[in-house]
Amino acid sequence: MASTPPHCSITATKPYQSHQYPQNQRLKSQRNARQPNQWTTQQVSLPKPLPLPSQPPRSAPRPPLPAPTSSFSSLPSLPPPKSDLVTAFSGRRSTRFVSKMHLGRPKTTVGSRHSALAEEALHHAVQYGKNDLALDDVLLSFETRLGGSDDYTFLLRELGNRGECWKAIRCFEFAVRRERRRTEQGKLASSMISTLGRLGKVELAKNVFQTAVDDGYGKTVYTYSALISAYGRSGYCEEAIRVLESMKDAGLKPNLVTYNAVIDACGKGGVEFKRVVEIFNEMLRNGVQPDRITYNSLLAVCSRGGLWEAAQNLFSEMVDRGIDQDIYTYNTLLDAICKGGQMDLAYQMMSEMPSKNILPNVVTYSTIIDGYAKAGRLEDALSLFNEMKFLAISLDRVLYNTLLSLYGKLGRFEDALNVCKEMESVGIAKDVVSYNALLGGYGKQGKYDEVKRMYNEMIEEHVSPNILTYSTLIDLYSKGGLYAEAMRVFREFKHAGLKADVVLYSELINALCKNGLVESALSLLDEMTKEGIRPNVVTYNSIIDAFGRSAATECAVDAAPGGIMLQTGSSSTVSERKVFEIQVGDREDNRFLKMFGQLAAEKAGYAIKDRKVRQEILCILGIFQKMHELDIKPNVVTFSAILNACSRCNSFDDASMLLEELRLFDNQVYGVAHGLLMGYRDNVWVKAQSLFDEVKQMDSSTASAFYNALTDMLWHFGQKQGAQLVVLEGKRRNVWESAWSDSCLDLHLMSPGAARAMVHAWLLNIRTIVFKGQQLPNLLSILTGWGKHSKVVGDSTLRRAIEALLTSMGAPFHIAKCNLGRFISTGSVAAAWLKESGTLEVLVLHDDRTYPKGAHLDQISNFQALAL
DNA sequence: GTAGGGTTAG
Repeated sequence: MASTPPHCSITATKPYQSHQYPQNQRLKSQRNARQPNQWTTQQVSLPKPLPLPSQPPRSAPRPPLPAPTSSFSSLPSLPPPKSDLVTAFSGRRSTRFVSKMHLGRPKTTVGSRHSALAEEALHHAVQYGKNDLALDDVLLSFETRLGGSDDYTFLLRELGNRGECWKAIRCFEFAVRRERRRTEQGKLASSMISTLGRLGKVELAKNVFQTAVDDGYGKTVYTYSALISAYGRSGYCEEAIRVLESMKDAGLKPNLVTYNAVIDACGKGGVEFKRVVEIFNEMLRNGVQPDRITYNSLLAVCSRGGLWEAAQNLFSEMVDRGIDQDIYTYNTLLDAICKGGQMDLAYQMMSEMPSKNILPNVVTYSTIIDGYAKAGRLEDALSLFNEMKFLAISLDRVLYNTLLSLYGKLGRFEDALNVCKEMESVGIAKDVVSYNALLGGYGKQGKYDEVKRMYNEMIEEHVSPNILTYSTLIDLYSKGGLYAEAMRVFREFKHAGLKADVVLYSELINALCKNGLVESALSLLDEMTKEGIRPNVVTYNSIIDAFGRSAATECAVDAAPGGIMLQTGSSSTVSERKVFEIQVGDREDNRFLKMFGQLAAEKAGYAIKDRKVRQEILCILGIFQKMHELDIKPNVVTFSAILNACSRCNSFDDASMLLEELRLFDNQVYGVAHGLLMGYRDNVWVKAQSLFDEVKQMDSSTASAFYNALTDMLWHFGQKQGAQLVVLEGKRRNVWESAWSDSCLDLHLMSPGAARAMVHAWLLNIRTIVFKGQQLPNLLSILTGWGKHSKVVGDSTLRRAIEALLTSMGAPFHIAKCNLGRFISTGSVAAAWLKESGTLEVLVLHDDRTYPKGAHLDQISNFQALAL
């Protein structure tokens, strides 16, 4: 193909970055665990002086643009100026790749050319082949009567489908021995490899392949393709790609099936879309025309990353190329769109399917229902489920599990139990996914007795817990503060011989961080990297969030070699470390258990609270630098975590310096935050608007977390007018989905800073009503809720903050008798207060930092324009 | 050689 092929359009409109550590790499690094790698060597533990001035300039604010002589001037290259907030957050949330194996879908032998005798031999092999010898007897007794390799292929495939792996291998070896023709031996080898691949026995598959190559019958496109597929199913995408290369080295030409298998492997293994497109381009260069399955597999790559726009491009490219779509195409495309958070678009696409003569099936519905559930649109999810029932589409295991998860999220346990009953009645036993969903649901509602009951039932039913079960349990117990339970689960997890992964580590790290044990969290981070598990953005976000929360004594960050260290005032950490390094064997158990033991013992876990609190948010700079080195892209949660850390810090200079330094990484995001903090609103408001536009594309909880963090930070540092502008902007964009009417202000989704700024704006608005001579409603209410959105159930920080604010203003609101989270006033009393001469002065907010054009009247007209 | 479900950060 000399001319530019149409495939050029396959470019992700947004770069997808995967921070995951595919299993093959993980295994590889396990294998090389003794060799120092970039990870472990960078995790230095020698304290070095702070690279930042310990006494930041306290006088004049810095100019808007950072000086080139910053501590990061040695950065090899700066990240692109465009922020990646949306990219990083619109995609799939899961960062766990390989726990879900793509195994067990049996290859049908319908249409196989086997003889009737092969079926008989199969039954004998299943029934009588109890051991090697007995199986050999069966095979020998059929040897003369069985046809060629077709019969043996059938036999070993079917044995594989029945999970009789060793019998399949024995049968294969038997067949190869009696077969003289190389091509036939090759056929046997490729079906054996494919069968083992389906069973997830990838090492065995590789052995079969190697033997076949060594013995001279394995060098075929089919065996190579089968091996690629086997690697793919188990998530070993790098290996799959390597096999493709070695195949070319061996002088074989990959065909359509080979390329499709490689692309499929890439999708399952989480290879970046861009890289898969390169393979696709290579395929085209080699004159191999893609087919429907190629595109379906490419769509699956997009779906994994939530690249819904790229998926749409692929879809139209299929149409352009005259390649028909099928139900797989639609379901995979829909999955990509759902994972990209575009639920309305997904629903619309699904509605268009019948006109293309492709009817939505149970997979389509479970995809969209789950998409709605993940987007928090639980009612939409349920109504789609009803639609599906109405259409008499029968439910399967996955849909039942989707429902269980949905009802669990809603706390509708009766419905969940009914689903369980229905599953039982139709003969679908609960599997590990069902139990995990139930455990998670009960756990989120704090029903720990039910959690225990479910777990016991699971064990009694011989459903083995997997890493997700343990993850779920550890997380829910940690969140509930039941650290002793979390420890017990962790012990069981170790006992089960499972290897911790990035999610499990991140949960543990988060639990430590939430309790201020940032040192322990960092040492776990160190631990996991030594284990060859790559932290991801979630891990780092937890750690960033810990700063300012903790009471660690002293923190030193070494940005140059990339290490993050905390130097503690006490020597205990140092000696602790030494002890652990000696006990290499059970080091990790001890660590986890010790840390969690600390939490369990102290319950609330403020282990080191009386130590001198120092401003440690500058450590974040080091973390950020580290993330940059590791190519882990910060996202909007990182941003929110940093701002929240700033809000916990009492030094304006430290906060402004941090934000200013961070502008070197992302000038848009941190430029806005820094500018607003400094009061340079005129300079940054346009940039802020485009940032807000980006945030608007995210789901509501992400967006509100962003606005909450930003306003909190501004409020905390006295930039109250700025905070109010941001909050009104958020209100204008419906970020909080809360009520703002003349009679009621609902603050329950807001942070204390945002809520306070909002109260001012709302009261000013009510005041204009009064001054226009209009009647106020009889009753005015301000709702703060019960801290439902707070991580701490029943936390009433917001209520207390609002109470204090109203009191300080002298506002005539009081707590409603029946609802502690509601402040009320009659309209007439409020109106009288608003008319008082001093009230306006109390309501109008001022910035602590100078704002060149600041004026009360400006502000009033501003907020009126925004609020009304 | 192709699709959907379970977990972590705010």
